[in-house]
Amino acid sequence: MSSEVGPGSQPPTIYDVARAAGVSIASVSRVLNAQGNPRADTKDRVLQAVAELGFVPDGAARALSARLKEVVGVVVRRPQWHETSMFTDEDENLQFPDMINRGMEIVAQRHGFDLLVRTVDLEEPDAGSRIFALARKSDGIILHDRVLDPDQLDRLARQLPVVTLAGQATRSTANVHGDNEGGMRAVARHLIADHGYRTLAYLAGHEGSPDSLARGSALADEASAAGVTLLEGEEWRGRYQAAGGAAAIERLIAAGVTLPRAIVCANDQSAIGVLHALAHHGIAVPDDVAVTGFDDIPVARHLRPQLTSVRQSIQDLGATAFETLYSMIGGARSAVRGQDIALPTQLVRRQSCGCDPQSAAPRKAEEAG
Amino acid sequence: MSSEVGPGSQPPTIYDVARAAGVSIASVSRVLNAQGNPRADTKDRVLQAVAELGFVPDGAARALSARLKEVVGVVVRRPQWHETSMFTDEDENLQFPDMINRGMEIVAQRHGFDLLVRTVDLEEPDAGSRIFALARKSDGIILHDRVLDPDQLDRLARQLPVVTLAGQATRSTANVHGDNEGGMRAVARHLIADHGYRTLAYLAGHEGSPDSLARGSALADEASAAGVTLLEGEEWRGRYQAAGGAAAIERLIAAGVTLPRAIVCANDQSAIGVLHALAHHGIAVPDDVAVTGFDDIPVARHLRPQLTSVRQSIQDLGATAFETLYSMIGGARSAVRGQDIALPTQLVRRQSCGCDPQSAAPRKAEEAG
DNA sequence: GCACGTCCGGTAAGCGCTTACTTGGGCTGC
DNA sequence: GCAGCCCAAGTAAGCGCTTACCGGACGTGC
Repeated sequence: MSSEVGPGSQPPTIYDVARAAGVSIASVSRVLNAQGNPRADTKDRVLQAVAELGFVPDGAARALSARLKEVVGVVVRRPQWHETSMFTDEDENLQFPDMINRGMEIVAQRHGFDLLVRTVDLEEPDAGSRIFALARKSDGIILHDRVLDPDQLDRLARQLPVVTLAGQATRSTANVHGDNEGGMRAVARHLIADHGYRTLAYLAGHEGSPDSLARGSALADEASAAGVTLLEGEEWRGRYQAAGGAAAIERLIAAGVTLPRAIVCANDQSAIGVLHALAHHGIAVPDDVAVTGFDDIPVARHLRPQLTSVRQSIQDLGATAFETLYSMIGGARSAVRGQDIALPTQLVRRQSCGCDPQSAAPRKAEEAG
Repeated sequence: MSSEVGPGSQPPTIYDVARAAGVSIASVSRVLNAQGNPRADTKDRVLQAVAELGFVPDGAARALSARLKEVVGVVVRRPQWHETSMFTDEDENLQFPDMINRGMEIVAQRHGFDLLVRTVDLEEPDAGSRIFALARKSDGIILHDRVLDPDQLDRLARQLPVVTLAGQATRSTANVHGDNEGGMRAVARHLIADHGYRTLAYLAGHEGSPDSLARGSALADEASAAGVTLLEGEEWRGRYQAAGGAAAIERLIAAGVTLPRAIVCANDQSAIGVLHALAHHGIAVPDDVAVTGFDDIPVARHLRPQLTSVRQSIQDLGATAFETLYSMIGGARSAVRGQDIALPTQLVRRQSCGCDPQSAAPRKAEEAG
């Protein structure tokens, strides 16, 4: 059977091209990489042979020889499964990291790089070694939201460039994050000054998350500056997830706690959970309790009421992380190493804070009802 | 400065390990890959050296030598930007492919593989060549929803194993998709037999999408079998996107078309757009017009009303695609090549079809109002 | 005690590229 | 007209692994 189907014909190598063009493999390589000054006719013959054979250089060989894989590893933290709930199988938090990755990918593409994406379960014992394995397939690593302890991070950074997202810069790594403080202060001022709310609560994210901490302390600052009551603490923790947010509210209500006038959530996902739990108990948002999120993920505007949130250009986060890593790979390491890069954020007023659906104008609390 | 920071210390090679353990590089390789029967003490010394140096083999070198990269390329179609609308920046369709990828990744991980994910814009001129470049960095390729024309697909499949999602199997490629026909027949029967609706419309997906076609014809079959009116055609096309679904409804209303009793959407994303457009015109769902989706993406249950849809185990789609590709890479190519694999689907009754919010029990149309 | 079989582990040949070094043909300049 | 240059193109080394092959140490059977 000559009409062979499927991978039986190995892809052509540079030797095949050289033979077809009647030149040496070095010439082929030079033409393809625009090195030296190949004579016009040499160049033509090579290019024609390449086109005829459909030659594309093998990535592994190229990587080994050129010491550049044109691949960056991306490590995303996989949320652990929680108690069975209506959110169980929804892959919480999926959207946010994925949009960041999208941003990276768009920029990476411009530099001819690809992304090797791996999710790790923090509970899993050898998460660290799996990240190191990824590293050996890549030219650099981008770590989402704290997936490695400081020791291992340092060991990793000693071997190749590392950029973290929503972490903190170290001597050997750069970090990229949204302007948490600015965004949260805007939320706080809006709720306090524009709407006149006097009791707030902060529904925190993961324990120890730098983002959650920064957002929380900015809110606390504004609240105390305005003499407003702020509820927070272990019982106010949503872990960035809808199920977590809903569970927290359920527990609080079950405990008979009087809810504050506004609940400020560490991110949109947990705000979604809060909205559900409140709706479940017949508590009106924003009339009884206002709710705000953070991140402005796409679904935020599809909720009822539409969620007031803080927009970070999520894709920019990814794009900036990649660009930073790229410059480190390029060699200008010391220039950006240790840098902490904050990207601007912007308050997006919708309905859940109490603003008017149409004009998004604030309504003072006392005007309502 | 001895306290060197950052990538200055190259990662250790197998030579370093061999030297430290006092053996040859071949022995190191054998221990690491469990080849031959190394003597216990040889093995111990190697393993200790590996641990001390933190050695992990370089991916490129391993790939070149072993002819296995342990990487599979995944190509996702990037939605083109549409007219400015409230959906413009929301990265339509992002969730669905991403969940499929997640399914792949979980299985890939068990085999030590990683995913190299690349999105392509179909408009872009060299989409094909970019996919071929990806191919040379991978051991096999998984193509989402028709990103390559048949000629190129064939050429690609000649070089390495290829699996498509929601496409169609060819002599040289396998295909994985949800059971569109079964799912859609269930929707149709539910709307017609349980709810008693007599006029339906089918809001199609991309032109030529095998999924959209299969769903449409299953619906048409059931409709004609029941003697029910089915509206479809160019003006009923949502292109799988919220913006597309909303725009279609807007155009139909503007044209003064009388809406059917139920709109069956080719996927959930476009159903979201339809819900928005209907709400915008004060048309009640499901009381005036019922709406159904397909895919059962996570947000489907967060909508008001909650969206009735057809669940496919999205992650299974990805997992199955990977397993299929993996067996092709393994060598048992001819076994699965050309196979078309359909995964089960299941109707999920929620509110948007007219079922009762609590019990999800169908209410006959005449009972409403 | 010698021939042979077994089994570890070392040596070296690639895998398919990039690139430093070398060769040689055609110019220039005196 | 010949030495000296310049530059295109070929030769070969090497990237860090895997593995075929081979050599040597030991054990067995007669």
